[in-house]
Amino acid sequence: MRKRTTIQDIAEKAGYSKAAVSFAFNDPAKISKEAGERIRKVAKELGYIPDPMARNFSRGRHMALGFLLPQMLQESLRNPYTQSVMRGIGEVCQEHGYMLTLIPPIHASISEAVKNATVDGLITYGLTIDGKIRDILRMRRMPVVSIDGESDDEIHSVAIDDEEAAALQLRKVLELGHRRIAVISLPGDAYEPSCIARRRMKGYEKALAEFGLSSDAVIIREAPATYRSGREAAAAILSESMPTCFVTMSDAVALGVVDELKSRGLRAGDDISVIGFDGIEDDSFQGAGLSTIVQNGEEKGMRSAGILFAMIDGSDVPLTTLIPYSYREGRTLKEMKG
Amino acid sequence: MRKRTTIQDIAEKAGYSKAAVSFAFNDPAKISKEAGERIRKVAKELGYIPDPMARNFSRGRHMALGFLLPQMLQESLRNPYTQSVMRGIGEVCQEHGYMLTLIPPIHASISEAVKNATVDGLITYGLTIDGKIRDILRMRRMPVVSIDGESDDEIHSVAIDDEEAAALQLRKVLELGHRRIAVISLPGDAYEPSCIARRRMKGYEKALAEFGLSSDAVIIREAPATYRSGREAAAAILSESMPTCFVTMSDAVALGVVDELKSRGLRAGDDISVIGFDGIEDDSFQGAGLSTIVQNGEEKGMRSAGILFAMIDGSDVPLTTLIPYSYREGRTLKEMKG
DNA sequence: CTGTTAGCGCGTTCAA
DNA sequence: TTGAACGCGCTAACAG
Repeated sequence: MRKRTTIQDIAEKAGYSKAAVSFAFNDPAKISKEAGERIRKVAKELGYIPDPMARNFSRGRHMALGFLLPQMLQESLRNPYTQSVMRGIGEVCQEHGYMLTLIPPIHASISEAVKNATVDGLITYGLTIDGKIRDILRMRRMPVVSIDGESDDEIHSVAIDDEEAAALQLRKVLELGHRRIAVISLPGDAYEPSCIARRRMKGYEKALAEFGLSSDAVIIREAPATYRSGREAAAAILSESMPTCFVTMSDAVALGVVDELKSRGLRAGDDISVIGFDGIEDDSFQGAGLSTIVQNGEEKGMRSAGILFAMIDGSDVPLTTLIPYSYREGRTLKEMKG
Repeated sequence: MRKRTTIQDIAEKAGYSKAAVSFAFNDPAKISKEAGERIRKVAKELGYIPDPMARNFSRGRHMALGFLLPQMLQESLRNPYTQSVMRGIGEVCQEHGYMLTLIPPIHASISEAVKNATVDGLITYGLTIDGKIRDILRMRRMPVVSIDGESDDEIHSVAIDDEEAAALQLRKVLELGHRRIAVISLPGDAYEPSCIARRRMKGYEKALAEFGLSSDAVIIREAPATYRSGREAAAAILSESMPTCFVTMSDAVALGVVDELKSRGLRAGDDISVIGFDGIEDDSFQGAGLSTIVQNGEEKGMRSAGILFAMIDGSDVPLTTLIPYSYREGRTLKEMKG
């Protein structure tokens, strides 16, 4: 079996130099029309396509952005909100003719993955960037944008004002008269956006204070941002007490709560209120009519990618970007009865 | 600002050759323990990490598999079944220490994307590989696995036996006495797995024949594999006739149908039956209790990736791989009433 | 203006 | 343990 056809082969067959062949593909204006045509004709005959890796190597560009996944790929791809973020990133990548590379931990090591990633920039989501990873990023001079990460004086971040958004969320609940409230927070381990949970808890405390309540007034429980753990958390809470409202930090969890209530003959909204967070757009979820705090995942993705391209470009970009959020009224949060 | 630290810098500072430095990282056994330690120490001091692209270039490997997306990334990432396929691919990639690169069309051109993809192999899903793309793949000697593609004497494929699976699906419906049947098929345009639709239609005809019916007995309508178009298709069909059962080619569509029925005060299963196809596992869908034909998307992804790695390895692999499927009983397909 | 030469980018790997 | 070739295309500098 013959080796791949290279630029050299074309140059020889066409009777020109390698440079001429390169120009024929990249900058036809630099050679005569005649030469360009002859070279492209020969290239077509011999089935020559410039090797993309060699090309990228000499240009010093990868033509790909990386999306760094803290968890196993299988887990990350189950979260609808993560998916919306990915769509946003993907959209901007497409505009720039870039690919989007998903980077899972290599041998369970994120830093190993970051060492080997062949991308021009990285976007991380809900990931604590520790010192080791930081060092690697610095050594590789790799631009990074962190979505929903801790505020930081070195790493660019895109997020909403989680504290204020959470305060708004709880305020809606308190305004409707709810006082027996169960909060389902996010887990605090290193692979989850623990900081988010903390920022939001501060917002809850703020809202509680406004109503003259202390944080002891609410039951708090942690659960990963999935439908299943939402159900489990609701079941656990209901076995011990009977709140009038569930406040969750993700729609996936809220949907789990709604279904858990349903399985017990309780209607979300009418019997017990539920409020979510994220504003998942997926059509099939709309049936639930979830009341929630909306943050646009696609926009987060798009802004992050935009910032990354600017950084790759060498532009200066503000360190922190805040995205708007809002309350979306649904059918699962209603005035407390009796 | 200094340039990136290179292998050369380390070699000089450590007083060894580039080769020695390379060995220190990749094959420490080839040099003395002493040399290895010294070199690694210097490397750490200077903050040296072998450049992954240069490394891949000289090794002739990309350490990434590509997932070729026929549609805009935003669309592809909305389909739950596509997501499950991606998860399967991702899992195998992780085992091999590979990244997974999503490849959208460049400037709306798939062939352009295939030309430039920096990956060791490609997986396509529901994509017709035309002659132009074929040529590029051949020129680049790029291994490919097509999921749900047409059977082909050149391109490896992974799929279920769609004809038989569809026959099974319709048989279930016919056995329960349904005779006024509406089929919602998949669109036949080039970006969709048109061939699937055709293969399955053959299966339907087969099942109909077994019951002494001709294909005129069913209403047929095409709709893309999304929740929204499922609703629309159901609405359109119901405005003209009143079938006793909807047979769909995807669960997303079936869920749309179920909700459209609900919005008209009809209960799926009790009033009108609905059967899906795919067997989406997403927890939040389970509430629907959809009767459906299950095909394991993750397994499709895993098998495809496995085959691709074997091909990259130079192994011989059978051209066609069939995955099992089965009927899953739910609450939306019931015996036809009086 | 057209086309060529030569060197670069950075690690890997074989022969010595 | 190392020198030197290699992979492949790009591009600055230069000659006709």
